Formats: sequence, C-alpha cells, structure tokens
Amino acid sequence: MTNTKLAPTLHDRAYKRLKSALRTSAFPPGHKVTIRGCAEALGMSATPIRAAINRLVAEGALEMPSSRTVRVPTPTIARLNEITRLRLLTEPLAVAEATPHCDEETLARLERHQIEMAASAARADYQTYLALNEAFHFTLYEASGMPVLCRLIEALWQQIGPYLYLLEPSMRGIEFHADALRAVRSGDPEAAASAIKSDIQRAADHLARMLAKQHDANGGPQ
Amino acid sequence: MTNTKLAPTLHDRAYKRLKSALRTSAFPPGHKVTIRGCAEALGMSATPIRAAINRLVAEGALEMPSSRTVRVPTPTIARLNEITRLRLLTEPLAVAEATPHCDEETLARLERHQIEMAASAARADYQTYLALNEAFHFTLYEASGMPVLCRLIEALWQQIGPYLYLLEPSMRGIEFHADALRAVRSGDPEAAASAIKSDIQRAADHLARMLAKQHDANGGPQ
DNA sequence: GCCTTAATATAGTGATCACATTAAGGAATT
DNA sequence: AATTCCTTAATGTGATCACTATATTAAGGC
Repeated sequence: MTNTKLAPTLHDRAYKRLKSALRTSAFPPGHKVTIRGCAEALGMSATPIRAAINRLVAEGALEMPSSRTVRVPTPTIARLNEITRLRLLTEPLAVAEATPHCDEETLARLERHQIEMAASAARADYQTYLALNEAFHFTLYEASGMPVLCRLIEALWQQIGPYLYLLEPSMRGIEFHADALRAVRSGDPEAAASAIKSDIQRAADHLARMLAKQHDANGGPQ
Repeated sequence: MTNTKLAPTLHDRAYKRLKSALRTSAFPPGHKVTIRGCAEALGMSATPIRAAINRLVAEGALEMPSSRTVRVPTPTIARLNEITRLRLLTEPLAVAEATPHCDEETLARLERHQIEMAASAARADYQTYLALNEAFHFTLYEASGMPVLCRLIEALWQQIGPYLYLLEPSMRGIEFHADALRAVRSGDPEAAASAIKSDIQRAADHLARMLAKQHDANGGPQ
C-alpha cells in the first residue's frame, strides 16, 4: 500500500490528454502529430505516446496517410454528411432500445445532466456544456444494453471531434433532450428516437452552415 | 532503391498475423494473449506485438479485462445477436448506396469473386472461401463511397471473427450473392439491400444454431 | 537565376533493459 | 489432509538507444 494513485497508467493519461485535445480542437485540422513532440509536450517518454497515437489512429480519430506521418483529419462536408447519416442510423436505435430498459436511477441521472446543461448554457460555459451533452447521450445509450453499438457510436463521436468547436456560439439542443426524456419516461421508443434524430439533425445543420461559411471564407479550393 | 521489400513494417505484419489468427480461430475463446508469447511465436521483438495487441483491443477484436491481461473474447449468444442487428442495419445501407455508384470494373470484380467462391466451395477450401466472401462484401461496400461506414462494418466483422469458424460445414450464401449482383446490375438498391440482408440473416441463423448446440453440449453455465 | 544534388535534421521503427505488480506453486503448520 | 503464507516466475509498463528513411535546406553547377 505504498502508492494508491498509480492505477491509471501513463498510456491512459496520454490517451485521455490527446483525445481531449482533439475533442476541443486544440490542434488545427491537418496538424502533424509527432511522437516526440507530444512526448515533450506531455512530459513523458515516447512509449505511452506511441500507444495512444496508435489507438487513436485505430479509432479513426487521427489519420495516418503514409505510415510515416500522423495528422489531424481535415473537416470536409462529405465526411460530415456521412457521419451524420450514420449517427441518424445508430443513435435513434440505441435510444429506442434503451427506452424499455431505463430504470429510475438512470432517469434521475439524465434529468440531472439536463438541468446542469441548462445551467452551464446560461453561464456560457462551453466546455462543461459539451461534457454534459456527451454524458446525457451516452448514459441514455448505455441503458440500451448494447455495448457494441455504444462503442460504435463513441467512435463516430470521436470522428466529429474536430467539428464540435464550431457549434460553440449556438449551445442549443436542450429542448430535444427534454423531449427525449419525456418520451423515455412515458415508454414511447419511437418518440424518443425521433427526438434524438431532431437533436442530431439540428447539430448537423448548424455544423454544415458553419463549415460552408468557413469554406468560402477561405476562397474556394487550392 | 536498395530494398523494396521492407515497406510493410513489422507492426503491420504482427497485426495481420494476429488478426488472421483470430479470424481463423487459431486461439480458443478466453485464451490469454501475452506480449512475450506472441513475440516468441512470431519471431520478433515485443514492440511490434504490443502495438498490434493495442490496436486489436481498440478495435474490439481482443478484450482487456484488467489492464493486465488480454484475452480472446468469449462468444455469447447475446453478443452475436447484437452484432447481427448492427450488421443488418449497416451493410444493407452500404449496398443500397453502392448500387448507383458501381462501375463496370467493380461489377466485373464482384462477378469474378463470386465465380471463384463457387470454385473454392466445390473444393471444400474453406480458407479461400472465407477470404473471397470477405472480398466480395467489401468491394461492394467500398463502392458506396462511404469510408467511415466501411471502417465501421470492418470493425463489426472483426468482432465476429471468433464465430466464423463455426460456419465451416455449411459454406452456403452464394445464391444471395448472385441475387445481390443481379440487383446491383439492374440498378435496384432495395433489392440489393434485401439480398445482403438475407445473406447476413442466413449466416446469423446458422451461427446461432451452432452456438446453441455447442452451448448445451458444454452442459449449461459454470 | 533556377534546378539539381548532397548533407543534415527530424521522426518513426524496433530492440532491449529495468522495474513493479500480479499470479502461481510449494512448503510448512495446524 | 487442507489451508495459509511466502517465494518465485511471468507479464505489463515505461524508458532509452540505435537504426533507417524521409524531408528540408543549403550549396554548387548548369
């Protein structure tokens, strides 16, 4: 019992730090991610960084064009559209499946998340808002009892990480969460799925608008 | 231009070897996979093995219960059912999307794969049959132009690897491939999707039957 | 002045080593 | 004979080092 704090390995910490950096768009799109660079930045050796980068590449959060270079994926409208389609396919299924399996405790946690989300939105605290949004969605999804589906959705979220920061100025979507919560409470899977669909669609529309604006602000291709 | 053969790194070779071993059920379910053991078996150092194992864990092909042990996932009926549902959700979509985008060359490749599949089935060459089956499905899916979806489906296939060998005695499913091919040729997305659905459902039914038989051959739980 | 080529810096690949932790096996005691 | 404790073997973690390939830059020639 010399040290009870060493349980999370350096691999985990490196992975979480890098993942968080990607989620918050700390690296610009197309940025080259190097092992030695990250190692120096995070103050650890190359080994845990290597593992973390490998994992993120395997998950699709980073791309490896030439097996020699690793970089942050560049947002494209086509990619965003594809991910949105896949989210619309998978997440409503998770919600519909979760609806009959939701116990009181899960419902209470969802409610709490939703209330705190409204509070953080009022404070314009974007970081907390995003974290709570993720927590709301995934506590709901995990109630489906479909772990493979949950991992799959997580991978999709990982891949829209670089886009998320574009949503900052809006911070809407809570109303759809309320709809979903009501539908789950009354045991209506289709209504719950539909509410989540609206939530996803709204976020995607907003992102597409932002991306298009930013795209022709850069003056077209090349 | 001294050496043109070194291009595939040891990481890749280790990954492919392990992946193939899992695909062909070379390791029994629940088998403990150790870094040093694999390193000695594959005749290489620990470093590439570690990366390969990490990647396979990230992809869900291996599971890591205690961050200290890595093992081959144990097949359960619930897991198989979930993966089947997700396959039925995603793969028909890929086929329907691929149908209008299939050019002549892709169609020719699909036809060739199908013919060779029939030949390998006649020879009872199960390894080749499985490889060609995979090739058929993924050339079709990749014609959809949805790379994220394709990666996702690949992850699902990875996770049914330990189950596949159970299918050995049957080697059916070519008829659904023929249906799918016809539907794609005539530009009917729904019919193509439906054919793939039948293919998946048939394989799943067969697997479930085998799994149930093996399950009560082991005499219930414990 | 531009293109080509060589040299250097940078970064990934892979091996090896030291350390910590856990699991297993054997021996001793009850 | 069974159980418990201690020793030892096995394994993952993390660091470091040597090697190699690639990219960048500078210098020389056309």
